[in-house]
Amino acid sequence: MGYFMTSRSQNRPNIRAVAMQAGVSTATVSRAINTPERLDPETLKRVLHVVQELGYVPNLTGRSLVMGRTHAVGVVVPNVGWPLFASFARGIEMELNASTLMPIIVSTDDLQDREKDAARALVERSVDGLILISSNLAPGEIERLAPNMFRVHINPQIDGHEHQIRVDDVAGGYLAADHLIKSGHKRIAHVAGEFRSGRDRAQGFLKRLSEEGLEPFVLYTGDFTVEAGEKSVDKILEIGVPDAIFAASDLMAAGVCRALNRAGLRVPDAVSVMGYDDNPIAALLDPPLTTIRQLDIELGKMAGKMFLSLMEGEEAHSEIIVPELIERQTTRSRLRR
Amino acid sequence: MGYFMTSRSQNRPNIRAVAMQAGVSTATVSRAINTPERLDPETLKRVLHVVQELGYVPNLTGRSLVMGRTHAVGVVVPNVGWPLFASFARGIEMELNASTLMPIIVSTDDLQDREKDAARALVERSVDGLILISSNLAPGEIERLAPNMFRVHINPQIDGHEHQIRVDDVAGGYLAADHLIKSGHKRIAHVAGEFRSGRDRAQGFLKRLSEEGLEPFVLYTGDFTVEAGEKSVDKILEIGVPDAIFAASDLMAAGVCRALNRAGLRVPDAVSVMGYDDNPIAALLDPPLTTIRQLDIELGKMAGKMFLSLMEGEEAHSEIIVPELIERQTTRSRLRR
DNA sequence: ATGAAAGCGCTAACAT
DNA sequence: ATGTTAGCGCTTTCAT
Repeated sequence: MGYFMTSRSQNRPNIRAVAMQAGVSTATVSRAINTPERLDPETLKRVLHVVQELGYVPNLTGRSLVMGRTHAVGVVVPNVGWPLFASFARGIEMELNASTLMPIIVSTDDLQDREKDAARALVERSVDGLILISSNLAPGEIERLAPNMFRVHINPQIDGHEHQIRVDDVAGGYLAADHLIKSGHKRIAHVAGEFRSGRDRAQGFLKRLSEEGLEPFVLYTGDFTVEAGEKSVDKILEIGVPDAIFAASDLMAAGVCRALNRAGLRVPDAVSVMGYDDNPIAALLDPPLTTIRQLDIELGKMAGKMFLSLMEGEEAHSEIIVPELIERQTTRSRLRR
Repeated sequence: MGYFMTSRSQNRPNIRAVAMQAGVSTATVSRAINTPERLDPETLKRVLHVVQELGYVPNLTGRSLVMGRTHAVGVVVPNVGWPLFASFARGIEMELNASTLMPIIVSTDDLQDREKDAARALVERSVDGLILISSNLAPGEIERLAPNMFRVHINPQIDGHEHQIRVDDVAGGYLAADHLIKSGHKRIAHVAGEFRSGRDRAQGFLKRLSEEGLEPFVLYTGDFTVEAGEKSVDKILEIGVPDAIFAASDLMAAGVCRALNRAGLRVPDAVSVMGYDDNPIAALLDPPLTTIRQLDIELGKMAGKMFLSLMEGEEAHSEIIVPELIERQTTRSRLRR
């Protein structure tokens, strides 16, 4: 690493400069900033005038050191670049905006080592706490890395964390199957996804089917991508043409639709299709995709809210988010009138 | 705001705890961390052992105070939740990962006041510098808010900033028109966008047309949304059916495609369509959208790189990014063989 | 090679 | 109502 200039930002006026200029002690300046009501109006006015004049901006680093708080909270996500996590981060930011807390977002690429590095870097910065989504770290591990820190976990891959928010993927899968069944579909294929979320969605799907005494038409497992959705259609059509296909992600559903179109099967006339996520693309597909909404921004807001309540001394608790159905135009009732 | 617990994170071992336990001075511990080569191997080993034992993690707040650097850089974007800015932020993060710098991302909702607040909050945190994209602040304003700070500006709405990166929207519009003209389209409509970027794209588009002696079929201005794209088609079809429609955003292009389909006009057989951005949805539309790519991640990386070089003392300079054509399946040659 | 001491910018007893 | 002073965790001269 090269040589870093550091001289430029050095000349910011500090509390002492203000104090001297105003002819008061630094304590008085501090009070003018933090507890103005405890100051003589005259002095206050004089101090604030100097603050203005010098363009004094308090240095939070100094304050943090004595207060033992940075008013920063680390947000650990797999990748801020991805829409889901971007929205999630934005939700946290919105919620925290009302407080004095500022989120610091770090991406891990879903790598355990990078996650450890991230946690460590945030601890070094003495953040007041951590919000982690889709973490791969075991509770003991994270406690070792960030001891005694306020933490909120969203959908950790490894169980046993307190202060959890879980998105109920089982309920989401169940909801999708329920919608298809209620609108008269019988032969329903599922393009499942990986990881816990994929498995949970499949589980909920199967549960609803079994309540009806139905078997899945086909179960195919993909990796959440468009290509996986396209490939799944090949497999499915080898068996026959189902009434409906439920894919565990909107991307896979997009692939499913595209492949069905190519095979000359119109959506939803020939086959109904459902996705999962309510990815921004869902509404833009033609026809717009019926899907299960994961309210990412809301999830972020909820996480922010839970973090705030933790700092205020609230007991550990968990919450569960139940996804909702967004009915658009890729599903269509098969009930005869 | 309620009462915040603060006792939890207080008991982190500090440099003095390590020093005492190892029977050395704090200076030695500091050296063990920062300049291990200047220590007696025996002492070093002993100190590091205690560091391990106690789980000592240096407190960057203290270090920042004495060093006058936080190794943090503020990133000011309109909204981290939007794909473009999320990718941009991710690009910065990737570039900065190799250094000791950590980005702190703040959203402003494109509001001047929020932007001032953001700048101020980041200055309070004593960030080493600022990266701003689509800023609405005048150079003097931002200099007043963040005096003597390293700054990189990307596409500011107000000109006159140093260390700029500009995305050449004129070239992008030119490129789109060029592609359509070279593939034999004559009657070309443009659905323009707002702001400087929208105007620039339109300008480039018109420039290429005029080189050919062509007039635009229609010029309609929308607000970058899907709905604007749909509405534009109504207006365009009032005049007639063009050979091609070039929309200033992929979202508008998606709306254009949808409306054309509804009107019974197949894309690209009846009408070619082009978008702009290479939004993730572009590849997923059916048919996949031909568009102009704004390499958002690359833009972020470039911004990070420029910031790093600034800190290393490099002179102020500007860069321009020229977008590239991504040819997919919504355009089709009208040249007879 | 290591330690003692000063100081980065700030706040909070404590004193007046 | 305001000032004095100590100290938050760390690095860095200056001694030794």
